[in-house]
Amino acid sequence: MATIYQVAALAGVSPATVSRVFNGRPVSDEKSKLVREAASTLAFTPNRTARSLRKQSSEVLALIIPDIENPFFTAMARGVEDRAQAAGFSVVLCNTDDDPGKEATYLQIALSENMAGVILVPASDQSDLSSIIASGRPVVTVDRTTAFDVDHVMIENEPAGASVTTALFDAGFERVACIAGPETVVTATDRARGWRHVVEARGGYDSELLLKIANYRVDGGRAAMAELLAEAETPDAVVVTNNLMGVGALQVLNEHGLTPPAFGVGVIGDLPFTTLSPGLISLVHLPTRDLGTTAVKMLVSRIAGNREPARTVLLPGELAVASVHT
Amino acid sequence: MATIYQVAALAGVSPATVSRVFNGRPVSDEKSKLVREAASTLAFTPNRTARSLRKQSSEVLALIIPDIENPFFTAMARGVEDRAQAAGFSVVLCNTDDDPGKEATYLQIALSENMAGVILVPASDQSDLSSIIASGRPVVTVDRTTAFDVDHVMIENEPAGASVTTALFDAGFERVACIAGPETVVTATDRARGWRHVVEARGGYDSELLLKIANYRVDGGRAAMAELLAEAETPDAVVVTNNLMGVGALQVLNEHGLTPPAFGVGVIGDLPFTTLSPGLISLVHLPTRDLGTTAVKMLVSRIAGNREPARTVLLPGELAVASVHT
DNA sequence: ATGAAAGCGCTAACAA
DNA sequence: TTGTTAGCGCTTTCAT
Repeated sequence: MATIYQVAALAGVSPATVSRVFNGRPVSDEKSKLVREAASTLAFTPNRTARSLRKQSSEVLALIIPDIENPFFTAMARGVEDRAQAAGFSVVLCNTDDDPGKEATYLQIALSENMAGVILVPASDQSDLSSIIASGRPVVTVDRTTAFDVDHVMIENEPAGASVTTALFDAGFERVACIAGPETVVTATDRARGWRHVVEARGGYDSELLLKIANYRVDGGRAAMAELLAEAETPDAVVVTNNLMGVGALQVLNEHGLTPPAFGVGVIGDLPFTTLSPGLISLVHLPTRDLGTTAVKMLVSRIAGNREPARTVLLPGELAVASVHT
Repeated sequence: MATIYQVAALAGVSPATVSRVFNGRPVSDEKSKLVREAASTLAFTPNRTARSLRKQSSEVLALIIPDIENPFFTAMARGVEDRAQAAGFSVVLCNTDDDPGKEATYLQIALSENMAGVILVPASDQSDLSSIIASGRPVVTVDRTTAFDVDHVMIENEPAGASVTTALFDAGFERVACIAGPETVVTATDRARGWRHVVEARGGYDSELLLKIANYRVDGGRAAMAELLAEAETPDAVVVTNNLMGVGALQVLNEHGLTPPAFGVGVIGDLPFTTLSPGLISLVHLPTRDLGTTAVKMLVSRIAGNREPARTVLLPGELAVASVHT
């Protein structure tokens, strides 16, 4: 790899001038041309490590997510990637497995690599952001919140839970159950609250009897659905609060011969790779990609120096009665 | 962020000693203890940017893949992530969209960030690795090959295509079609070749009539399956050469009321989020995660100085007659 | 507009 | 074993 000095020597200018050319600072057309030619014959590219050491900041963003195999997060990552690239940043993808220890490690790495900023889906509401905040590096949390006062972009979870529940009652179902996520994740509890409010208004049964807490993964959805079907008074419909548990619930229903609309199913989140026979279910489409692009937008504004108080952006889900081919 | 000098001052030693402590080089127990205490009170973490500039190499690997939303690649990424982390490396995830231009950009960034090595799923067999090879940075290609002589880890694609085709004939199907991927991707053509050989041996029909080329995505699978069903002499079974096209094909079959085993379906690749009614299809399970871990293993050995000639590792697929709940 | 020179934080010769 | 020092490649004052 050629250095700025070699380019400078070949072009007959100083290293500072070469630097200026590559940073868009004023340089005479004549010298600028010389530098460009020299750079091109030497196949010069600025060394980002050196630049980042000198500037105390790199053109890299950390994206820290719980599960890279969950389509929800990959769609989000896709949004982050696209927008970041457009803004001139690369993205380091870090997988925490919902493990606070791994999360802490990655936050530490983000700091010691001088990364420009962090986009974080917190492993839990207990995630510790104190050191990254103390360092002054901008952080945006996505999809979940913590106790820390940072920018975040969220989905309107309670309305999502309420609207899909309402849709099921409107379709004639009478005992709408709910499979909710872990209690340490606000996203999960908010969606369940939306369901509960509607049940209390329209259900005429004790909502607690038809609420199951599961782990946000396919197996959690399977287990919870199986439990619901084993209840003394079974439900005739279910609201599932995330995509993966939705897959698990649909699998179990299919195994019992209960395909929608024989049994009502409402899922909050998209099911990108399903192969269901065309049956209708209620689905809340979540603007996952927008979650990512919005986060980058906010983060980049902070990197550029924005010092406003922490902002919250709420993105609405979109109710769709749909066949599962989405 | 504290520096090595501040730690040295507090501990009453030289910066070099601090560096030695953090790099496991011999230091007396006494000074070592002083340094550790000082480091801990200052919350010191070595600045990776500076280290990487000095060492001309960082503890970061580039993982360049065509589509972060494809479960095949995310499972692979998961393997890469896990193993890399265990070996002390972080992973930068780069999405190319099968675009050679984006791919070239990311390869360039990997170089100018002094990344320790690159794991690449080439966008096509025309991908240009010359500059990265010239730089001496190790590269491992995964799942696909290029014209360049580098380490690669592949799946045994032709046997995978052959075994799933054989399974369908053995199950009594007589006209087994194939939905293959783009001709610029060896993986796709190899799998199709496996299918063709078996058809020529056992089919008694012109294989070319039942071969469709598609784009490796869900919509490609849908389009190809629809074409096949519109043929004058329709097939009674199909081999689909990747997971996403498999999803598309199954969707179209379901829409036509042709669920397996009424129509034979063999898919090469796993279908992680399907919700099919329990029907039997033939599936070649691919060791996706192993693809990733193996690639890291090879790359790390190169980073450590291994100078053997380029190696090829072949991982076998595993035929499974399975319900789609995998 | 341009050049000289310092320094970002670290590691690795070299000396002691 | 330990300290001194140079320098990785770049950006950025400060002069000119």
